[in-house]
Amino acid sequence: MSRRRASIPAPSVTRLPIYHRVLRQMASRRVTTVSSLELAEEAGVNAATLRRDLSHLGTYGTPGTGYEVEHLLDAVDRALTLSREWPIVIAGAGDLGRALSRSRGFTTGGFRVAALVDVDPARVGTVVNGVLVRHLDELDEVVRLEAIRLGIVATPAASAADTVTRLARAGVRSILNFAPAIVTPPERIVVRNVDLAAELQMLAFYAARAELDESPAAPTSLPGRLRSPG
Amino acid sequence: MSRRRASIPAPSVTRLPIYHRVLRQMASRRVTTVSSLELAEEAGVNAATLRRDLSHLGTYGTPGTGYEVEHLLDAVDRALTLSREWPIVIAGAGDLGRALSRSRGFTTGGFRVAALVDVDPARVGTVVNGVLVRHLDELDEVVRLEAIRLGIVATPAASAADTVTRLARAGVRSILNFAPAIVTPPERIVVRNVDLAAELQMLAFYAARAELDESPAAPTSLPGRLRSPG
DNA sequence: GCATGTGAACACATTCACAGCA
DNA sequence: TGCTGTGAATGTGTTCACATGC
Repeated sequence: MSRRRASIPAPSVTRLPIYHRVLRQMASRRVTTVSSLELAEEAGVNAATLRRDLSHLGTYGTPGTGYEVEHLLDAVDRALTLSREWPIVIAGAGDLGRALSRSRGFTTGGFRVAALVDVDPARVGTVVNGVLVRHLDELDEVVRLEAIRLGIVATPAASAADTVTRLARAGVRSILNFAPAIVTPPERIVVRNVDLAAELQMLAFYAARAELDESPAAPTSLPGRLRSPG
Repeated sequence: MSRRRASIPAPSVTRLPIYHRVLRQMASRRVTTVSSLELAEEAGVNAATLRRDLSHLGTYGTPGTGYEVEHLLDAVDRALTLSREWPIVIAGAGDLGRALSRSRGFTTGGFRVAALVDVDPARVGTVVNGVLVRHLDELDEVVRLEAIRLGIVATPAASAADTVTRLARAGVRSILNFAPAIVTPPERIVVRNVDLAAELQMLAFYAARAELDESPAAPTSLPGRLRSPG
């Protein structure tokens, strides 16, 4: 059994979590088998795209029948490495950081808020959802101790770049950045930006277009998963 | 002066907010002129891509010189229709909904939280950041009264689909969905999903890859603006 | 017969490279 | 000379369509 070499295309990776969710729901509904057509419909993607995506994980389908839900769910789970524990550090214990800490989004997979850091003395020492807020200076120690590889930046924009640098230096490999700042990540660090202002601006663009323009042209799919009917 | 017909490609639209931000910073630094190379560097994109993106807005550059910052900023502002008022409704006044209400992300452009709705009697009637939380049943009225076209879904996953339908029916055209659910939007409605669980799963994928695989292959850019060094 | 997995065609976005203009 | 704007080339993801195998 050899490690899969061919890297999975990025757009495909962004869809895997969707399939994972749909499959989980199907499994909980005791659905045993599903065709690429059904699965694609539920996930809101083209059936060929779905089959191509799954083919990157290996061969899990049965011609003439479809996919075994449990089996496929396992495969996606393994591809995303969700079976292992994923401790996370959240930098920034403001409104957003605290809201994220309490979020349900972590329950799926082995995600767990293992650490919260901030620089504000008023926040350091407080406890959010059972996690002690530490000072940013303790970052290295905490990350090493807990073997943290995933980080979330929920700081003000001005601190974002520095925070990303510190996280990377501490050993964090992938970062979800909620701060409205353009961050140029260090070598080999993957940063994904979730930018409320940018999202709203895009939505405004399309809303404005919908208003003054009754023509279609609304794109079916957009980078980052914008959805609109075909 | 005719309305621009050619629709701007979706990937280009996702980058406009980035340019907008960089240009704003430059303007505040009293920079008057900028070349595509400098601007592209700051925004983290290829210079040719930047020029192509800007060419969709019209002709704003001067060969041999570059772009006038203020002038270009205006152009991007106009393209994104940020000069007008954009009242927003947030559905769901839980931790996340309240955190978003207080967020700084709205300050850019004419975004303003005009309404907050929820179904929980314990939340309805409370005031968040100066905005009264109303019951979901009042949605139609509020949206019509305030001429709201933008909505944010911050409800539990189970309610997301229904909430999107209601928002659309009330007159909202573009929706930012924070609920971890796959939403198939109604005709002509644009939905953009911000899915914490999905984002973490993707990040886990790349973090795992970085660990067991010292080879490069980390993608330079990913849909939805994942960033990693070239 | 029926659905997978995939070669091949297609559709785009990105990037190069340069003509043209300040 | 320097930089824009854009044809053309490239690279990549999506989709079609079907050979293959259950």
